[in-house]
Amino acid sequence: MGIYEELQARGLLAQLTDADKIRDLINGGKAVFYIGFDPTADSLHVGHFMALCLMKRLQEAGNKPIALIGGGTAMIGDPSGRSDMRTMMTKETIDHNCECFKQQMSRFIDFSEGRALMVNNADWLLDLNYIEFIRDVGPCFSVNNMLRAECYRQRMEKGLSFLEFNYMIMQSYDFLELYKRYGCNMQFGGDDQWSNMLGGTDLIRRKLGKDAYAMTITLLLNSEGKKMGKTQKGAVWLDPNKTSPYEFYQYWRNVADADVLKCLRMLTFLPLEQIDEMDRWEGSQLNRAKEILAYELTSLVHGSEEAKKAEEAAKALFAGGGSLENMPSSKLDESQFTDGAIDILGILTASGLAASRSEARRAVEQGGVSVNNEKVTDIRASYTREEIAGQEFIVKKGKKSFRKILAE
RNA sequence: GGGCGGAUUCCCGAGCGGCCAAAGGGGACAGACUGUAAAUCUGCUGCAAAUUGCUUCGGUGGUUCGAAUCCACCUCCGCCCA
Repeated sequence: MGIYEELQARGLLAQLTDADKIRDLINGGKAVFYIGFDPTADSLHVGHFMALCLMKRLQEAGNKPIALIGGGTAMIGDPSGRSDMRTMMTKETIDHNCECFKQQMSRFIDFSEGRALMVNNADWLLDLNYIEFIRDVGPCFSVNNMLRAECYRQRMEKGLSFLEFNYMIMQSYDFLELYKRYGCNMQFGGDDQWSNMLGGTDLIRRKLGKDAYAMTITLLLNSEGKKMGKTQKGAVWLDPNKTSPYEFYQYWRNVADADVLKCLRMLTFLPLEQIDEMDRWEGSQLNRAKEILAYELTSLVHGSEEAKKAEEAAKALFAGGGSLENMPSSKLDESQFTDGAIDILGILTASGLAASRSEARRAVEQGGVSVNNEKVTDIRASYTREEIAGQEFIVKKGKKSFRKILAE
């Protein structure tokens, strides 16, 4: 089974410009492919993770990946899948984000000895001369066609600025540039990138008369049709400082039944036979599959050490037993105590379990808060520093949020 | 450039001088039931020293005892005309 067949079996392939050609290229290890990442935040998130996995799989099959960081395109802002205009980012923010991306990517992809490349499109986009550029590539784009593209059509009612309208042209130009510089013959990306990618293959054909290919991977949607990797707090980040390994683990431990197998196939590197085996599991047995999913992904992103810790903490909290050592904790400092004591609302807000005292108050009033497994019923309950420091002090809000409280 | 319409709390969306911290729905959070799942039911959803006080309805000024509601200017968006 070639890599192409494997990707197919994992349900990763969405749209391809030329299936046969692409199969030959990637199975033969002859593809030089790129995936673009726009630095819109200072950390990669789960959506990027899929793309990185794809890169890794293809690299292992002998193909050469180019990670393109969109330091230039981020100045424009991709309207795809957006119902409103993105806020404009400053050059400084973008540069900072680029740096963060670089570091995170090196964890997944082997960039040594030219086995993979990392480039930034700011290098060629930022210094373009408008008139020259527009005379060069402008004739190759039909506005009529562009307006037919799904990503723009969605915006026809809500409004689309000329700035954003240019995004597709920039991305297409990237592909052309990479083709010329590195012989890049293929582009991969999320399914929402399809029209932007076609713009690129088209441009290469018109400008150079050469063939290039594009392929999109399935967007990871949950059974309700929403993008996965988002929580009410925002994206699930790969940066441990933005989403702790424990939270990351919990995110996957909590996926819906209907989504476990899909996630295992699409995101993990477990052999397909093993996943097919799990496919036969039912009911509460699926909990085992979720544990495996959570462990595997945490291990990929944060290392096996952190994955084990997260798993142990989860077991200690939910199943009883196990070590409490690794559970998420918060430290209270001097200033948070008044006369050597702190009330329960203060603990909840200081530890981040509640966003405000009002919210904390509600949680207590509704019977959702407990300390060391004893329900707190009085919103005025208060604890001294000695009480907190002298024992394991575990605060629980709701069913799934725990925090170990430490005091200086 | 001209005309018309619009901007409300996390989102959608009512409100059109006091009875408004602002209907309804969605989402989130908490409770019951469960398998750390889904579905269902209940509560709850600006902040706080909490039967009270404070800050909110695109922005800035104004009218008024009193403004999300009226007026002026500005910003952004949609539609129509050029």
